[in-house]
Amino acid sequence: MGRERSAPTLDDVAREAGVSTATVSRCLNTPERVVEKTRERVQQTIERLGYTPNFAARVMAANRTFTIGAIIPTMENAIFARGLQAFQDELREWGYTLLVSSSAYKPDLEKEQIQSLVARGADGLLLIGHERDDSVYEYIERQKIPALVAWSYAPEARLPSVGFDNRAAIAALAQKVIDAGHKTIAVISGRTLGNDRAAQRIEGVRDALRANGMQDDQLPVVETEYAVDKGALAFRELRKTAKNATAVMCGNDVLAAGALREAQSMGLSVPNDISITGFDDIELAEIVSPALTTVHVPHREMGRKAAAELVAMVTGKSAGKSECISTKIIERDSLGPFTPEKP
Amino acid sequence: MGRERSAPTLDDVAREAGVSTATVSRCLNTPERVVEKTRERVQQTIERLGYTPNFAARVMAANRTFTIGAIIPTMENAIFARGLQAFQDELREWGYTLLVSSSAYKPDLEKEQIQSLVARGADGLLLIGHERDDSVYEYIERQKIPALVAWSYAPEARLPSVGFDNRAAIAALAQKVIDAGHKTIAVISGRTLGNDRAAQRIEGVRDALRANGMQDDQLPVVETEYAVDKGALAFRELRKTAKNATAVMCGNDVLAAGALREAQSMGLSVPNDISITGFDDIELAEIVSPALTTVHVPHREMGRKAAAELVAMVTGKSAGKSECISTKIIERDSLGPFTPEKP
DNA sequence: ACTCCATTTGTAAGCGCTTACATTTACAAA
DNA sequence: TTTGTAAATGTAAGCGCTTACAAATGGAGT
Repeated sequence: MGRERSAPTLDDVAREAGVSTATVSRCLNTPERVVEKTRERVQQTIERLGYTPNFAARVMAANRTFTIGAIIPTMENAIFARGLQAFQDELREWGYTLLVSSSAYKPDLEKEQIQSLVARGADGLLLIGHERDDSVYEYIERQKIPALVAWSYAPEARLPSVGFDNRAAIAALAQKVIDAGHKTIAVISGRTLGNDRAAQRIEGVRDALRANGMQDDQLPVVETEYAVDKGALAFRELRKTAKNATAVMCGNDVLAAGALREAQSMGLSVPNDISITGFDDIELAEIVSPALTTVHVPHREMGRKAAAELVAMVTGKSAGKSECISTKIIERDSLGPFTPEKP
Repeated sequence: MGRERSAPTLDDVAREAGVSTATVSRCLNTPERVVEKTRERVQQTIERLGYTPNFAARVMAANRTFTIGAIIPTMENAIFARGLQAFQDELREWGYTLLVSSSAYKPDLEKEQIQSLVARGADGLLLIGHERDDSVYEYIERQKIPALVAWSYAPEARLPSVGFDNRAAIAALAQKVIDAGHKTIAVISGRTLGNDRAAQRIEGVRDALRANGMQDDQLPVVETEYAVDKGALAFRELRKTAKNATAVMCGNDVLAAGALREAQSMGLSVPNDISITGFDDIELAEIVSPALTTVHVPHREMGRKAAAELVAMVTGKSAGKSECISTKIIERDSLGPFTPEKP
């Protein structure tokens, strides 16, 4: 099974270059400790032989990998892609390599991927959101591997986090909706199971309702998967179960785009007949028409800051401190004032 | 530097369970060769200690990793995300783990990532597109590591590929455009440097032009980055340099969405005044209005097939055979007939 | 009770590297 | 030349696993 490896080893290089393995190793790791002439000769031998150090052996001997592992729920979500790209860019500047796995929103798979990454010697871990089984946290603690959470901010949680306050952010948006005169709000949310961001966003809407002396316990909520057509379906469902809602707040822009499309195909005018809001401010939010009023999240900034913090943790310069990235409400055209004189 | 590792090792487990390391190892790798009672005791010890095998050590000793590495140009592109997800799903079914790196469209970075993945003992590699430096191919050959190309199909290339014929696909779409009466076509393309898909798509349009006895050597082409607003910018430029074009074919849906938006904000009606086409058929294509006429690429199917083939290569069951996935033209509303009686 | 053989378990030799420590070399100062 | 010291290089002990081979164990057959 598998190919037979015949790649040259450190020993081969050492023999060919007429030096000891230690010297070759030093040429690779601490070149300044090898005299120029030797270094050059070794370098040439390395190139001639096409030698690449065996990573596994290196890890075993040195016990560090300069790799950071990240487990994201899915790659099919622009917000993770964007944040991770920035995360990787920053990591590179610190000399670290990023390895990414996706868990497809499955807790078991996430645990497996974490173990896989740890077993591969990742020096640190980036996780999304705080909600996961205790056993995972125990594992991380036992392995003594620095881990950081992103896309969520909860300073009192078990792991430090660099993210934003989903709950406060959507509460602020909900306030705008309420200020616009809407009395009946409905929510289309992403799946909350194992996804604290989604759960927080629903809570945020409730917070705003409560802050304005409105009923928060019977807020109509439809939960669905992250996809445009699921958003459309959810909207249709909401038109049956919560007929009188004049504003539909969506857990993310993708769901909002679906809701918007469905609303229009039902003959409703947005925002005249009904208002719709999104969250994330991905490109899509600006493309649909009317453009979505949404919450802008600086994913890039978050990615970079998370990388910097995680590197600090890995190098022992930080014990892990949380940081809250601020979000911003982007007012576009999908939220309008509630006009009671509608038929 | 770094954390001090104190994770339990195989030896710890062996000692605790009162067996030899070989037995513990067998419990992990060939449980059927260990008698039930022993296996159970070892299993419990493993759990009690929270033991995870050290991957590096395992790789060194066994010389196989059951990991596949993939290097994609960017994560910020839905088509890669989607295909990779399917790729990973299929891989999992074969017992392999996927590790992803992104090269940000930078050849140097790609080479570095390839080496990094190989050094980490990847059993096989998935690459995007055929265009890269010879030295990379030499490296891959020397390392004897099975590699497969996706998102592109070129059976005569140095590496086998599972993908689709970008050139033929867009040529077919161009034919439709021509059939609709358009005489002057312009192209907005993604960057062609190091991206054979983009280059092929331009060529495909030329092919169609030629096949219809039209001039193909002065096809107006604007090349730009993969982003909605870049598409918009490119469209504006095209309006200056190729005023009389009545159809703008875009290298992908994202650029098309940008072009569409810009056209509309210039007061042009699509497709009455000008036709616009996309490529990829991502969700966006259906969301914009008018919905984009585009080329549908079955990314999921491609991902799964690529995974199956790569696993076959890794296990020595295939020497690597190419497969062409067929694409389909999706006719929606952004392509209309050319009506000469326009002002 | 005693072989004999299959099954289970143990022993120990690496896998390819890094690095502490030992040794050699180069060179300035005496 | 001799000596001292720093710089360069070499020696060899692991890192935590897998696995070939050796040894022990447990029945079945006599």
